[in-house]
Amino acid sequence: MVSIKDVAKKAGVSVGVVSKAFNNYPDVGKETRKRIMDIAQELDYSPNRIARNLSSKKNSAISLISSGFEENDQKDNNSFELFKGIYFGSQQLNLDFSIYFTDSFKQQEQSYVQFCRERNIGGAILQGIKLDDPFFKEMVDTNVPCVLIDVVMDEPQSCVGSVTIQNRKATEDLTAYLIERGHRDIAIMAGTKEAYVNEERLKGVQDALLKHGLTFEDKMLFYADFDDQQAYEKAKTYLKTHRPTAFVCLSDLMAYGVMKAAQELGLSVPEDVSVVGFDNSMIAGMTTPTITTIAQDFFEMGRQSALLLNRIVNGESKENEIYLNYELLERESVQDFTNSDRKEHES
Amino acid sequence: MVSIKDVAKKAGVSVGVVSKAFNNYPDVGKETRKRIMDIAQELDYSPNRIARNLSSKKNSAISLISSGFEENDQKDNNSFELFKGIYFGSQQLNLDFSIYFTDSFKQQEQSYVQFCRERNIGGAILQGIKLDDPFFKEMVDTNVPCVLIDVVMDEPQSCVGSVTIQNRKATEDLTAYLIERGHRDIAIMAGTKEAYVNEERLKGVQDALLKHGLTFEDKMLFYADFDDQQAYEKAKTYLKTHRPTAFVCLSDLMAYGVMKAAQELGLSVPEDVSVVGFDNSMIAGMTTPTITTIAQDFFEMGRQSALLLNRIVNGESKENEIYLNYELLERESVQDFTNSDRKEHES
DNA sequence: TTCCTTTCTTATATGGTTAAGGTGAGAAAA
DNA sequence: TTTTCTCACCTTAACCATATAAGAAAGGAA
Repeated sequence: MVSIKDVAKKAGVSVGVVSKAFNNYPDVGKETRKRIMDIAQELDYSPNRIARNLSSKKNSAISLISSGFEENDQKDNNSFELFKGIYFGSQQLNLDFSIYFTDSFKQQEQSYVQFCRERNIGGAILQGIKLDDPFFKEMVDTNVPCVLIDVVMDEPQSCVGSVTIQNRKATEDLTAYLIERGHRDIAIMAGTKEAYVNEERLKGVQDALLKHGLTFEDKMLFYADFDDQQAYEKAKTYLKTHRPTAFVCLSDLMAYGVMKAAQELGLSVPEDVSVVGFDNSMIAGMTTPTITTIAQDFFEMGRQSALLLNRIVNGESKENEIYLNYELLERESVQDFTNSDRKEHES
Repeated sequence: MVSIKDVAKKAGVSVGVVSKAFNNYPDVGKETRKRIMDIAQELDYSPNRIARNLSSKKNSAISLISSGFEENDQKDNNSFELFKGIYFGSQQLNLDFSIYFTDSFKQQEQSYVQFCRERNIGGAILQGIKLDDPFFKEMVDTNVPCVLIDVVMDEPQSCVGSVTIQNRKATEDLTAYLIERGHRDIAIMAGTKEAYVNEERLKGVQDALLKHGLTFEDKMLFYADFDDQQAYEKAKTYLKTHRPTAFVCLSDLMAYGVMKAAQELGLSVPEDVSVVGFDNSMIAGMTTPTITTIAQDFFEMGRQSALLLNRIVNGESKENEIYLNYELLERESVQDFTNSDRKEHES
């Protein structure tokens, strides 16, 4: 492997000069600099970032620590969009981007600080951590800068940022959308209890129900781990004995599961039962019928988190919490019981 | 940041002993070792892998270099399964796993060796490289061990491995499956010309056509870049003036696009036109109708590639090319014109 | 002669590994 | 009993690929 030494030797200078040449130090002769650069090109040399980071104690990388990605909620391509966004943001900042994986179990064996130090991670974007994960608890005590995707801390921390949407408000809108269209008997298909977004989204549904004078009943709430199969099974069981007019699903994948259950029982969506999802995953536009959902921009979420992390690391961040916009995407999976009234109203 | 020095100081020994303790050297006293480990635990210390790799000149990581992942063919979750598999394999080997991204453009700016040296990559799994990518050309000359996903070299290289399925044979089976069911007028929706799998899969379709005495005509071949939208558009245009009985699509996503085009034109799938896909992406089981396709195990592909890379790096590899099994998954998107005959035959 | 620039070298640092050398205690040999 | 050997255990120093502060040499200007 060609190293800085080889370049130095060939250029007839010490390694220090080569290093300086690459770091734009002023005390390198113009001709020497050119010679060094030419030789570097010739030898196909470029400085080793790893050694560079080690030596300079700076860090020129955006790291994503993705937790629990082997679980079901990753069946969609949302994470991929997020990756892309972070990649794009890193490019903008001229930083390297790498992804590391962990899971709830591994987190018990190795602490967050250890994980970061082993890999020279000066700051990280964290995705997929649950509220009861060790990393989440440790984060506050350590001062490794980080940005949380879709999790917001109770108390703001100087070195912890968040990028998310107003999940609570979004499901409130979504539920209100159903209520405004005449739905009164609404079942809820929730995800994983330990997920922050699940908590928030659930609160939002309750907010809407209460605001419209409806009651929230536990027997209409199901947890399906953000998994289509589980949602399918729970919905099927429930639909055999009950007939809600709508299902609020806290992810599109679960919405798909619910629709499948309904359709297999001979129910039409949305005529017999309406279904709404969340995320605007790719599948939401591919099912029959297509799913009305909350669209969030995962790419932008990734990009923003890269930029925010960079600001936090450099101590430039003013606002550590970024809320992105979302949009209620009307598609085909909701029945409007007030259809005629509305049409009259519109005309 | 706590380093080996802090542990050494607190334990009252030199850094060398601490290092040796962590690397299971025999010349460390039993009591000293215990003391060091206790202190390490207390200080939340674990060795920095980066510095370790730098110093020992070994490498304890499996790296995935993913190219062109911002393009359309990543809309599905196949890559995710692959990631999971590599992660799993790395865990088995007790190695770290990280992903790096690049694209065709970036590859022109920085050579493969440079990319690897900058990141201390001793060996990499390469995904998504095209036949005309710079990295692909450079790989042969350099001796950085690597494993290619879904690409096989013309001439075997000692430090280049491959993990894939028999793509050519698979599409031959798939096409034969259609022909056996009475299809004669078969259109082909291909992906990206520069992709190795596209080449192979296309050859397989031709193989089947020729073997069954059918001719391969260019006007029935379309390239849609593995993208559903492009496939949709090209299929729609074609279907307005032609009526093939079947479409062989070289990916499920494109199959979805073709089905959508057909359905919008009032054609039923599979009654009016049959469609087959490739990959068994998640969506293939979610569409209406579900898509008959070639199922491949991306998780296993990832796992195997991690194991193979490890063998190549350690010089233990006997066979550098691994072909995984695939399966023709019969679902709902194909019409059997010989249905009645077959039924009689079966009974 | 002194001082200042410019341009280089040297030395030390990063966080570790590892070969080679040193120390002291107990055992074997003289 | 003294000397030598052995062995367990530790330290030292060089190394990985780089950064950077501090020092030094050469040349020109004041």
